[in-house]
Amino acid sequence: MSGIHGDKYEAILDAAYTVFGAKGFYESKISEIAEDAGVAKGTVYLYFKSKEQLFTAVTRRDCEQYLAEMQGALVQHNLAEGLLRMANLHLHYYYKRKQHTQLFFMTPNNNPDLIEFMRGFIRDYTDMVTNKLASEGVQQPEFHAKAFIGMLERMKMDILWNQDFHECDVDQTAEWAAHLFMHGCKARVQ
Amino acid sequence: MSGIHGDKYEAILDAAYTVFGAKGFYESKISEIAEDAGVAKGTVYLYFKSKEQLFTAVTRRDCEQYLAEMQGALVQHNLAEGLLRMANLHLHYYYKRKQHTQLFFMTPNNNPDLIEFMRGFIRDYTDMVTNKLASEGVQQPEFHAKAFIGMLERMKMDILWNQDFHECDVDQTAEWAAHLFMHGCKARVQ
Amino acid sequence: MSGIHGDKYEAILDAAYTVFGAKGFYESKISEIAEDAGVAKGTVYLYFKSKEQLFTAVTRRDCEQYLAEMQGALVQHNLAEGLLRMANLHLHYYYKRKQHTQLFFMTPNNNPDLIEFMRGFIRDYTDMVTNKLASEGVQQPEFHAKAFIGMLERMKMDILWNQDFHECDVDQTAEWAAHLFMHGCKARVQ
Amino acid sequence: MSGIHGDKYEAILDAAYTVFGAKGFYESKISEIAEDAGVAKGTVYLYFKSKEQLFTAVTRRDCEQYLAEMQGALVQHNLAEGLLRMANLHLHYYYKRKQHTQLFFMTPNNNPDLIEFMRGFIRDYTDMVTNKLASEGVQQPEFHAKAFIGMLERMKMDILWNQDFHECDVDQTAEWAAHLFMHGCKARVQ
DNA sequence: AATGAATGAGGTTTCATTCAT
DNA sequence: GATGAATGAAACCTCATTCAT
Repeated sequence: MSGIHGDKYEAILDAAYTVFGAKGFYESKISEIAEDAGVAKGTVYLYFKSKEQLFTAVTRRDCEQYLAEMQGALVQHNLAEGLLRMANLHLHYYYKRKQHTQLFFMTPNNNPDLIEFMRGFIRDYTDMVTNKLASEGVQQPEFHAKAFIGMLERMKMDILWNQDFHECDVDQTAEWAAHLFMHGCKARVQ
Repeated sequence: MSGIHGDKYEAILDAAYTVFGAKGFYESKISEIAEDAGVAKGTVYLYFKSKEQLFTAVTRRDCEQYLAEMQGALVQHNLAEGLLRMANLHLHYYYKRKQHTQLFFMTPNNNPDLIEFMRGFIRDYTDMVTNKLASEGVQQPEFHAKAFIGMLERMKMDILWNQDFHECDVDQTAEWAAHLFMHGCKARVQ
Repeated sequence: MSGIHGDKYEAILDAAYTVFGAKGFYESKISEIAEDAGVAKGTVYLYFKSKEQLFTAVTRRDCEQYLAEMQGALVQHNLAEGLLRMANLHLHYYYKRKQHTQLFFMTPNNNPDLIEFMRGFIRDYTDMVTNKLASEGVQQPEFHAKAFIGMLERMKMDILWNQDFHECDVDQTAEWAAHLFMHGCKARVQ
Repeated sequence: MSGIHGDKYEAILDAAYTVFGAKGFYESKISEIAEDAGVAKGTVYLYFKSKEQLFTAVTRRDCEQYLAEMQGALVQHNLAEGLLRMANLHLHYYYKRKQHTQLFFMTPNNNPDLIEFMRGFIRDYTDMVTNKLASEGVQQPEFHAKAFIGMLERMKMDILWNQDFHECDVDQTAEWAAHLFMHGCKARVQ
């Protein structure tokens, strides 16, 4: 036993992360997840009530881990430094998850639990950035938080889709994003 | 016959737009689309080879219409004005499509045609903005184009999700977005 | 008008002969037959009440033509000569119809009309041979007629299936079959 | 578990044999086979990948059983005795299968696996008889094997179609067939 | 007579979930 | 706890046939 849930719980969650991440919710089969986890199909249902609940659990684990890492990036730095660290973390996080694209796109709809959780995650993330911006005196901090996260999300797409987006490009992109957010594009016009 | 395809073609496309937009690809049933269009199930297959092809056709129509409208927003204006118009168009477009959220999220995966089309659309949109920025002397125009579109996409989310996001808020948001992109957030710090 | 039915009737029958012959009843589509005949789908139903009736008509035409040709082979010849002519006709007939294999195998079942017709055809063919044998003094003429036809049917299979069965082989086979039927296999044993 | 496959496997195969045999491939429904086997529809697909594969499995089992029985009929007998035993076995085999006529006629086409298997079966059967004839000094043994089998196949038709063909008639027919094959029809002419 | 758009019944197949062992 | 055989609902899609033009 490695935790309160037991090894199988983790194995199933890991397998679900892999399979859902590769194929999305609807094209993933419980049988494949079970096989990948090295357990029987029925065992999945001992730990998770349904396919949807399993998906939600996978998402939850990923998002919580993300927020925990992000938390550290923002404290005890000035605005410029904080934004740069945040951008780097955001982009590198998804760079490492290139194989799990579908986790962020092909989610089950009609599932109130998941929808609520995802909105909660987005709200929490936004709040975290909003608070940082507010504490640094930025006006309309919530709008600015959303705008910065939006920029980074679009950069994330490039990372997930372009095979030739390498780790060094990630650093460069993060730097540009933070700079643009701080000074606007006019700064670069002659 | 109102066009080259006939009334039924349009009726099915409209119904598919409604149903796919409300439930996403996987949770939508051809039978429901057919009923909504006022035709028999088999009729859908006279006009579209498969459920996936129908979804692609719906997406294509929406995206092409979008690009056509966007085209007009960018020409013959200076940078500030062009960005503001673009932001307004982007956000108002999706404000009008609040009921069709799922069209943008729950798409079928494993469908090469659709994936290719969507990437083409995103590329075309990005190019359109990139060219505008380049012609106005902005450095790294592609990066800046993506960043601006990313900001707007995040604002779009708020519009789609928040019931209390009203049309007047859209204008305000567009203005802020364009301003932030031009001058950065520092401009608002004391 | 080339006959009492008109050109389209013949065109449909010819197309049906081709398509049914190539794919069998169940895998053939009325739409394909119509296209092959150069008429609209609905036109097929002006001349034939149903797909099954069309198949029956195709079969009937082919069988009647066959019996008519066979009739001539048996009259005014002695037994040996008559059997040889018959064997030749039987095998060459199907040699010419190599492309229409499925007409003889993939027939619709559950169709009383067709079943009755086919049995009638087999009975007529058998009677024709039986009468010849009886008139030449062969005992148990019906059994012998069936046996000879059976031999030839098996040879027909080889013709339909083997790509390297050439026209000259047909003659040889017919000769052997007639000889075997007349004298038995012992005649060839040392 | 009564065998390597389990009871359900056999039950489904038996039910498929019954239903396919009565109605042919195309007119048989998986749901009917499942009901006949006393299992749910989905269970059929646990054991057989598709309807076609199930049909092939049924055919294979029947043919293999047939060849095994036939093997015994031909060994350790002189030619006359061997042919008589073979004719009896051939005809009695199908006499017992009167209810499964459609298994031999209404097979799925366009199925390479099945076509290959059937040709293999016919080849194996022919070879078996050919070898026997060759070992007894009959010239052109392959031709003669095919001819004899052809005769018997035609007799099989009578058995399958005529309700008033009784078991005693089968013996008589086998005897006549073997005699005809050995001595020809001339032996019966005055 | 000829057309072909429209219909809709119906069958194969999948797969999440259950439960007896 | 663990298994995996069994279930059966549900949906896509086909295609013979009809009928208004």
